[in-house]
Amino acid sequence: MLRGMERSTRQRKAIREVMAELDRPLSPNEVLEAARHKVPGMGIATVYRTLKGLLEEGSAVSVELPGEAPRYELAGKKHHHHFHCTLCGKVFELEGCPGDFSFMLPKGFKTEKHEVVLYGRCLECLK
Amino acid sequence: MLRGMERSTRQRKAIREVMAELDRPLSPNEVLEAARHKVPGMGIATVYRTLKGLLEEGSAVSVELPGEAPRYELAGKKHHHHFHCTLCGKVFELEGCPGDFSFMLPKGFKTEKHEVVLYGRCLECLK
DNA sequence: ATCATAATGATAAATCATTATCATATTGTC
DNA sequence: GACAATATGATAATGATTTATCATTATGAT
Repeated sequence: MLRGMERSTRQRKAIREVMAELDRPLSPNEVLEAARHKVPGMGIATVYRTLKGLLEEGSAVSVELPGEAPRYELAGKKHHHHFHCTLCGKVFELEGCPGDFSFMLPKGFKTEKHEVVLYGRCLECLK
Repeated sequence: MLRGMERSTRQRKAIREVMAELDRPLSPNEVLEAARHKVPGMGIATVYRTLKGLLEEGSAVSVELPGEAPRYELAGKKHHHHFHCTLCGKVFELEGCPGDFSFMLPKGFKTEKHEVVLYGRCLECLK
């Protein structure tokens, strides 16, 4: 049985809201900055504690990109990949997937999953 | 003008050999372990220093995978991606590439490059 | 409103990969 | 072979991220 976090605090509500509203993988600092608009004075420790709780509950997942510290997004999304803007550093969700990478597999290897990351400029950064 | 490392030492020779022989991206510790078979007593600092020198020379490149510290491979290979064995942790080079990911791009975004990582079991680990 | 206790914020501590330091050893030039 | 200078190995220091600590505050059940 999932225990979950026991109390509903302003901080936790703000963090969940921010993750739902921005709808892209966020670093702990991005979460903090956005959540402070709702709860000024929030501390980074609360962000780390809450993210850890959300992961344990299963309501968030971590998103690891090459050479980057983990970001976090709400769980329950369908299979997808990510876009990393090389200018602003934000990460966005992508739809679609080439699906079959088996033609790249050496003989005798078996594949379980894959990751695709696209890099470039996001809409905002191209304006 | 590339300066390069000034002296040819047993350690540097061993590190270059190991990278050429194993022909897959290696972590500094993997380099150390393999190179110690050729030069017992080699220290990890020498591995880091030599890898840094190889990068500056342009004769090695770093390979970043999600959630992992950088690995290093010799430069000059053509466009390729990597396979990460979930059992032994070794990373292998893959041939081939789906090539076109533009169908995944949101409107208004521009892509510059991409990374693909396959995860699964390598030949050795399936035996 | 009271109260037990979980949660918070500030910050110290832990982690882990990488780099700097420095005494000693090695290289390669003469 | 001698010598100046670079390289090495051991390890301390660093930097970045994450976790632990603890006094104080807020939650929610009564």
